[in-house]
Amino acid sequence: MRISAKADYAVRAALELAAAQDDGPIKTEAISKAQGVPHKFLESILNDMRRGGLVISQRGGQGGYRLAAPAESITVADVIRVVDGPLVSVRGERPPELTYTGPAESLLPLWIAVRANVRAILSEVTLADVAAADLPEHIHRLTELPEAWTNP
Amino acid sequence: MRISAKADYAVRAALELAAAQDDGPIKTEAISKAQGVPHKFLESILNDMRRGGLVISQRGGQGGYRLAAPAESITVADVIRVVDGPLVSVRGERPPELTYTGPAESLLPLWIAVRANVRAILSEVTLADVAAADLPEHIHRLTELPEAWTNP
DNA sequence: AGTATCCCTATCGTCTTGATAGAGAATGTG
DNA sequence: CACATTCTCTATCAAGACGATAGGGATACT
Repeated sequence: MRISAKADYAVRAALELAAAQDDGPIKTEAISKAQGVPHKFLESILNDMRRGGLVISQRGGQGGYRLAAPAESITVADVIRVVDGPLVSVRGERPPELTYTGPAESLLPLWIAVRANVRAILSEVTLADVAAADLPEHIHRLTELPEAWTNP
Repeated sequence: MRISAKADYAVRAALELAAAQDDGPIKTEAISKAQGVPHKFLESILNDMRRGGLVISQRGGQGGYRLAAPAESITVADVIRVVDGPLVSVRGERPPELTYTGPAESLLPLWIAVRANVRAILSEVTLADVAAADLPEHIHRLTELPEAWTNP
């Protein structure tokens, strides 16, 4: 299960915008430096977010980007979907599009369960939550078990 | 969050082997036909699983592959890790290897929570569970909400 | 007018997925 | 023993996605 560089960069850029919500537009270059993301790559990501209606752009001096809605109303899942398509995909398809036969028949409900558990995190957390370092309680609890931080 | 074709195919092949655990070795060709997986691609996947100690191969007539351990003791996560590396990765790295700064600092605990929730499914379900279409109760419950089956 | 910034297109290298081919090693059967 | 079968390994090829870089065009502020 891989989260793409594009998704990671997009969320980080969105968080920078969330943190500066009331300070006017932020330049690509400023986000790129703050988060260590390749400048031109970030530019195309912000463009995707603009086309997806997540951010608003402003050209010219004092231009840049700002969120199109309050950070409290945008979830991390919203950002990932705009730049990467479906939140969870198997072989490039969404789980409901898959068909399995024989002993693999119950693989479909398994992927559905995985997706439900991923949604339970990413669709419940907003940009404001992350930017304020204040995750919802039931999610914060998942990070408190030491084994959550270790690789198997 | 993408599950690769390789991982999907590997689990399906492992399920075919689980279902025929006591019938002697199964040929690549038989699995390929039963699951509709490209023959030569499957060959390299089974090879990865052999090198990972998950299956045992047998050459010659009446040869093929069989599981190296009881299906009850192999989880879906075991299979995915052998063919694809870490269960969850961000930009190709495991979450604990990542460092975030500024308003993105709480992104790390968020990815950790996602990984914990994915593990809670894939490390808890064995090949025997899926092959018998009998998922553990707490996982089966996730698939019973109708909204788990719909795309947003 | 001039400068800053977004916007668009093109290009490049790598990885993934998938197909195909061929030679070598091991095993069971006649 | 000879042979057919099947895994094993290597190699190549091609389309597509992913990650990243470069240059020039359009727009808006000063």
